[in-house]
Amino acid sequence: MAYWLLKSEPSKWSWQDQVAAGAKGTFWDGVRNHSAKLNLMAMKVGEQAFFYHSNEGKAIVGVVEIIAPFYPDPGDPSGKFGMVDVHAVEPFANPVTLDAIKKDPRLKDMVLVVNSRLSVQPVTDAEWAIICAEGGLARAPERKQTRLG
DNA sequence: GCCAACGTTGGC
DNA sequence: GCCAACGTTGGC
Repeated sequence: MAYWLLKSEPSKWSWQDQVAAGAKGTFWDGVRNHSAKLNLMAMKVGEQAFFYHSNEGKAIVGVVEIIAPFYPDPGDPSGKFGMVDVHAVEPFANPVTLDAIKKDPRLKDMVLVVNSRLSVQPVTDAEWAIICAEGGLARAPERKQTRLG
């Protein structure tokens, strides 16, 4: 089981929007980068990802879970790119800011720090645990067995 | 298939 | 709003 990080500009799609979408979740579309696409394709149902607010906020604000694996994005005329479906799992009591991440020597190799442009990133188990703790989650959220129709 | 020009992302 | 970093495009 892998962990991930998804970036979104809150003016376009925010954590609040994601929460409002409820358990049904939403598609995560608009990825037009091949590295990001490869990460999307590697995601499995039940895996979890941080929800990161880029530009405004610049912080990890919650956890989402993958509820549908990679499928083609109908909004992509090239047919090359795709998306997954996610739903909100748990908010961070204390959003973990980019600033805090950069100041933490344990997180210096995070993709967010090393390649800030990549919009869909892998997160290591160690990074996941550190950030969940800093975010105010006593432990990483339970992985629920997700049943799809 | 190289690489310059251009567009976009996202931190500052 | 600026601009650095990065990806993509297209001329050759």
